Amino acid sequence: MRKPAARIRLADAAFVLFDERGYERTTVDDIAERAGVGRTTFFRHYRSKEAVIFPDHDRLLELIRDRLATSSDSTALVAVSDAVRLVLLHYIDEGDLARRRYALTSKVPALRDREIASVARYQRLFREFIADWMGDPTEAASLRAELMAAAVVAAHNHVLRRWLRGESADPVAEVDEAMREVLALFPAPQSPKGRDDEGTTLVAFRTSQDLDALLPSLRRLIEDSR
Amino acid sequence: MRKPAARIRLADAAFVLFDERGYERTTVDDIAERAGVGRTTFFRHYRSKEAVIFPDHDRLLELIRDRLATSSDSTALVAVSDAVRLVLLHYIDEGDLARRRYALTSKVPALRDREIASVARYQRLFREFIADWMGDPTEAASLRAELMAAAVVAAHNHVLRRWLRGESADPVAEVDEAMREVLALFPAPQSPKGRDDEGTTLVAFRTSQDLDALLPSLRRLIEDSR
DNA sequence: TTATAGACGGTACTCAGTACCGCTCGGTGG
DNA sequence: CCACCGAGCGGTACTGAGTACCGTCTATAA
Repeated sequence: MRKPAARIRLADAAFVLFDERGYERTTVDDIAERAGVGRTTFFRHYRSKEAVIFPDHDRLLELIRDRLATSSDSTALVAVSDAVRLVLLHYIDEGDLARRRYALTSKVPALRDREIASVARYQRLFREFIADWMGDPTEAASLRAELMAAAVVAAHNHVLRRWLRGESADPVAEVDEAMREVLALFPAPQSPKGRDDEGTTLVAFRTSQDLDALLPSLRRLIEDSR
Repeated sequence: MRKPAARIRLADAAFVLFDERGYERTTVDDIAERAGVGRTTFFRHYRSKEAVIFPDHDRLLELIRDRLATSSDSTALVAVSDAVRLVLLHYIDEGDLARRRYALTSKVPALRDREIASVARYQRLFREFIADWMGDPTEAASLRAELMAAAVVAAHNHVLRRWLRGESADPVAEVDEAMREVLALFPAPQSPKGRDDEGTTLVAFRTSQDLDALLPSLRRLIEDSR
């Protein structure tokens, strides 16, 4: 092991200084000096001042991509859930670091925007994957892929932020539950081939009536819509 | 009318130069010079180089906020749909300008990120409004508000981008249809008082099986979930 | 020992954004 | 007619992020 120490020292120095003086009032020179390296070295390790806070978004993107890539038609939704869980676990592994980053992104608009932009890249990945999986090139399917990806990412962020705020004891269970809820929102996987315009379509509703009391009108509806 | 000409001339100059040389290769000095004003004047009219592309996101935010504010409990979802339509109409009014902006944001990552950050602010507005409307402070409700807001915004963006790409002849009709689809995803407004945990709950699905073939499993599901 | 590649530090530059100052023009009241 | 005043503008100078380039040091291989 040669000396990847500089990279770590820079990140440490950055977080400490951001805590002490705030983000804007800390210059790259300050960080480099505190880490005991030159300014040039900072930019060798991190593309920008913001990047020192989000070191491995690219790696996370690859993680998602890889997990989604290894899935068949029938396991697509499982892959989505897995990928989401993977991302969550990544943050949990970071532990306190993730929480310090959250404290920063909550206060500094520039960092918040950067975080949001990163999330949008995850969402894009999911959207493309889901659209591809649905195979259906129609406008309706395209919209549904968009909605699904948005919901998946929103659910993840919701649980993640709860954990970051210390409001969740078992975030993995929560995200699994949230994903079930999200996927339940959307019509089932729909048989890949032989789309059935025949058959039976039900709409969702909730009623206090008994099922048997509903059956006649149900049959009438189905009959009418054929 | 005094002379708001400078502001417009600056925007025009910016778009022309961005088209000609690209965004990064155009400096604020270039824009100011072409508009025939000083560099200082540019920053008097626009907070940043990026802002010249997105002049009125703040106004749009106010537009949404206002529309949402003037709604009762029973018209909340209508207000959401209206607000979304308002935003879409704003872009449509811009016409060619919106399309030029789209061309830029498609090419320049920095501008794309900025756009995404703005959209996130809309989404936040919707999320807070929906959560407030639901009134329910439980975690499940909070998640549902998050999902709904994400879906609403995703639907809007989907239709907007279609129109920007020239793929939609009647974007207003499309966004109305998309909003109906989004709102249909989520359980009905739920009766304010006397929630019925009794009764019958159906989930939405589509199948090629006949209704009669499904009835046994349906009854079993209902029985199990009581 | 020499050669080479990689990591580093330093200098100098561009450009976005901020702070400040001083000018001019178009009223307005005396 | 004049003195005043505030708004809009241009210019200068500064900070700080990010880039380009160059010379140096060191470890490892030949």
